[in-house]
Amino acid sequence: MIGIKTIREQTSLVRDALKARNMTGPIDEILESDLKRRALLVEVENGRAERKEAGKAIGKAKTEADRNELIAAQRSGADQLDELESQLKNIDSSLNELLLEIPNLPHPELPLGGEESAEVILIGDGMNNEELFSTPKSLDDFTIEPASSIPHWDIGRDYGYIDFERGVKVSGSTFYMLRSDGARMQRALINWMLDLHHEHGFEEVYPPFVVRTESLVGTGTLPKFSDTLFGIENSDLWLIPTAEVPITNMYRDEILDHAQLPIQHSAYTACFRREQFSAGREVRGIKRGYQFDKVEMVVFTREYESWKMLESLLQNALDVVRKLGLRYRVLRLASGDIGFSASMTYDIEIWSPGSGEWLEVSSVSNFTDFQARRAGLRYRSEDGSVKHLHTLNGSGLGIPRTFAAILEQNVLPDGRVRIPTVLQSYLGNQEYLLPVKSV
RNA sequence: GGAGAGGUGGCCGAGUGGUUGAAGGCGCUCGUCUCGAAAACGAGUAAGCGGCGAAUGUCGCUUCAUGGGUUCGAAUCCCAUCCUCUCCGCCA
Repeated sequence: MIGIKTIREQTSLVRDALKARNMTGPIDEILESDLKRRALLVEVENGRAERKEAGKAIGKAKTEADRNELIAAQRSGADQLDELESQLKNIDSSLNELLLEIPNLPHPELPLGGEESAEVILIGDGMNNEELFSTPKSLDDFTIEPASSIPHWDIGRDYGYIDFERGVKVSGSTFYMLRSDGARMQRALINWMLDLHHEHGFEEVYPPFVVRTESLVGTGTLPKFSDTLFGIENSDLWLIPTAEVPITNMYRDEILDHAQLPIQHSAYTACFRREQFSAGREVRGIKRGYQFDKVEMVVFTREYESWKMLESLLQNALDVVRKLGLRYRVLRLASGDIGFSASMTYDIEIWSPGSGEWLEVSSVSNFTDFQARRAGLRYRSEDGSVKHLHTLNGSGLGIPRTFAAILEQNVLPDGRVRIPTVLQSYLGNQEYLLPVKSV
């Protein structure tokens, strides 16, 4: 959340931020509640101070008669205080609910607008032919190429790497099963990515795939986006939509020391999202599903180094794409398109020649202190003061779309798929994924 | 799943209704001592919110797992929830 002090003291900044997101928020209501709350708080505090004094006097009373007299005198004050305290509690919780609805402030340098206003800042093809645009290009500057290869869902089905029908039979629409070299390839991708991040200095974590409500509030997913989550009946537990949730909450309510920072974690998890997508083109193949695998990076930093970390996190994610030899581009999202908790986001998209579209495989964001406020992530700074951390995360990468692009880019006419060099040692030094026809 | 014990400051740990934000110890910081260090000694050492102030500040309130309740007053009594530990049962 953003601090009440920011809303109180820099109201116009907050209003502008909402406008940039093309949203409205209950700012007036918040300011009004805040004013009321503080007035009430002063009354309550005075009442409590009186009660405290009276309590001391009662404790010291010499005779039973004195004591009873003092208690009688205190009784009416206690009733009044009760009433004020319950009013305060109500206003506190409603103010808190309102604050949880306010998104993070987008970075002022973001392009204004929605999805269509994203800027293309980089485009490349594997380790070669990378082009960095010193002046970002608009999406309109590029024409979408038509599909130029067999789509991965056909490759997967025809050569036995992906069994869609059996996945649907067992678990329903959008679920699939990977088989043989398809399943082995996914495992290789996960292992290789984790190893690469390890080389980049990330500490690997294996978190729970199920979290409590408070953890989802911490990252900003709840209370607003409950309809995109899978909740577990008869419990306070939810399936995680991303490893970001358990990892970001690791240090909840702790005060870290500045010398520990930055902390960089990587993790593999399955991710579960109940997204509302229309059947057909959108969900064709393994581009979108209720369950997908992802390797995620999460970073905790001091506030003065988070923007620098955003760039290095982007480079780490790009390293994965480059080493796999994929064609990719990097977008800087516009103010109206970044996520609720983010202040700035880069998307890495890879080219899917089979479906003729760019697929997002990584979203790299700086959340500034927004999640840290919600989750109580703090550190003791060099000068001894306690400050909120900044959190960042980025996928490194989403597995199914990466796999899909590899299938489409590397498939041979006989159904074999050339394995990117970096992955071969993870697959027993095989050079090709080998089709299975007996399905 | 059954039986029991327990959750107090960065850590250990006292405290069973009234000057307890909380004894004592450890750790940490500063000082004395020392050529320096150790030891010893002395002092300090929570966070959140709010009032006042231009400000170093200062005053107040809250917090003893969490949420309710009893009471003039709760770390202390009652209820619920969460978590930890021990024993038994079950189990990949």
